[in-house]
Amino acid sequence: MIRAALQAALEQALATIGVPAPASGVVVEPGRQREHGEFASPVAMQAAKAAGRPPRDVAERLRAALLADPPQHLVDIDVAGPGFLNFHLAPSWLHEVLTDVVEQGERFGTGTVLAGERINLEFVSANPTGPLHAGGGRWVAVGDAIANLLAAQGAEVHREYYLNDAGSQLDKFRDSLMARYEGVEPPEDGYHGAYLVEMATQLRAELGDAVSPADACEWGYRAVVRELRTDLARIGVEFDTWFSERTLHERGDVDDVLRVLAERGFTYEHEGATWFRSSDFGDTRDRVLIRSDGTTTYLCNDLAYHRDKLRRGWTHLIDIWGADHHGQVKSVRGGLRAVADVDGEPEILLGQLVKLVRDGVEVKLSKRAGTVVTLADILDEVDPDAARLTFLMQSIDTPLTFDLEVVTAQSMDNPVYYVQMAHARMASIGRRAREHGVTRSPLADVDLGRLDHEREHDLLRAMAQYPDVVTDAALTRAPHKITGWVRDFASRFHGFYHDCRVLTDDDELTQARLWLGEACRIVLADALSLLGVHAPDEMPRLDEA
RNA sequence: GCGCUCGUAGCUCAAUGGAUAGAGCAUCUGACUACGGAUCAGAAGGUUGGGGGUUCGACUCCCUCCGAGCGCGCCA
Repeated sequence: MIRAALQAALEQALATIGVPAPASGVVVEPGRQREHGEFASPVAMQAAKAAGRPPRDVAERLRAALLADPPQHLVDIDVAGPGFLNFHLAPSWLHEVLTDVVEQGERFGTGTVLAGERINLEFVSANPTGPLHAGGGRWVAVGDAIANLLAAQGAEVHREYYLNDAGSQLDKFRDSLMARYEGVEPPEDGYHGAYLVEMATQLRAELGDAVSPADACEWGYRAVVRELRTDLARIGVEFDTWFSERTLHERGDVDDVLRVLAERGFTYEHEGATWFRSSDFGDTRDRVLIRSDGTTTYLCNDLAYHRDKLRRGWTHLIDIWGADHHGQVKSVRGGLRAVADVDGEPEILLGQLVKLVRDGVEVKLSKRAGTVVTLADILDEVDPDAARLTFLMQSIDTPLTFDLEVVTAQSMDNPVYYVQMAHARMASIGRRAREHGVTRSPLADVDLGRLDHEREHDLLRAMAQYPDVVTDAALTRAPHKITGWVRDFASRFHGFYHDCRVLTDDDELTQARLWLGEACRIVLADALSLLGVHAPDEMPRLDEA
């Protein structure tokens, strides 16, 4: 790509003038203002100190060296401001972008920076004690999109769901289900959601009037997991592995982790419990591994779980957690370092929580309270694409307000329709062309020089940036950057569509624009697929509603 | 009190350490006998919470103060 070519040429030019490249690397970035050229580099300012010369002087010498043997498409270089190098390119560089897109198709947005990595991505992992709540939908959408991004950079990615099918929460679930079964209120600290009432009725219908608590628990747990899978399928997410916590206990993995930690001197006894020296690993305090009643804590089991992921051959672990669990980061990472000798694992992404608003008031999302809004409730009201894009609109560092009025009742304002409409238009142009008996000539025969409208150049520039955006989004685990690109690209396309008619009497121009539209469609469809959002060829007509 | 994450336009949010901090919504003003108007163009809107520091250059990195959310259990 042209940016890499300019980068290489700059490195060569630095060598030619005998100035060392800055340690941080040679930066070439798209020009922000049009007068700054197509690309710009601040390298002369960075290298000025080492060169012992003023930045503008270094810049001038670089300019001369570059223009002596200019890379393809480069027509001129400005030295501007404190010492920026601004690269001016011939429009031919944009034609090459179009050709690349058409030739590479969906490979256009892919890269290889994560090639060879085997990444295990764990997300959602909500307790199997009830349906997924609406806020959990954020991690469904974010996790799946991050998985897509990592895979687009060449990583082997495994989507994993950790099922806490053992422990105290399941006991509470059992007791709450049995209470409903017997027609009484669940315990104070149990689950009070209405779904357990329905579930108890179903339980009686299927297993009769004399079900044991253990059987009820198993039956209920399986029903909940079935429902989780159904909800996830509705929003289009499938996990490669549903990992059962029970296997860790049954295989003795939990005991083994305790044995290793004790051997290495990371545990001690205190007040009848066994503690992990978490504070040796930067934690604010030590943590309990075995309670005085002999049961193991969530942390203890989680260490066995993460070690198991490593043993299964994943070279990099990523967990997505709600920010309310941030207090556990140090103990899990420290514990894994202690027991498995790996540093920096797992990479834990903390996401701010979702605030759900209905009728202008915040709805508290708690499975234990009665007032739970589930992901299924959301999907009853809004289509999965709208839900997904809403969840992928913002950085996970920001609390997200999911306003049901905005996403459902006023759904026409949802950006997903704006974006999908752009794709539908791209497809519709192709349909209209076929109806008129116009077919695209081979790209090699088309004069792309006819694409000289500023709208057309804007589209091609955005396409040129797309691979870099994908790489950046993958490395920073930030799918919202794709959403941002998609919205910007859709906007540019609507502008183009408004100002430039594709099907005209001018055959050459029509051909060039048909190919431009097709390239846009290819890239937009690819970006939407990274987000898990459909790219429809047509939309329901609003005016017929 | 301690810890983590944040603080950007009226609102919701963007911005690999780069030049004049950008979008959407809301407000105001324009453009349709259309390759789909779920569209487009324009205006207005800012001391990036305050103050120091590092740097040629800071919304971005460091320190400090103020404010917000979350966590600080032998729950998960």
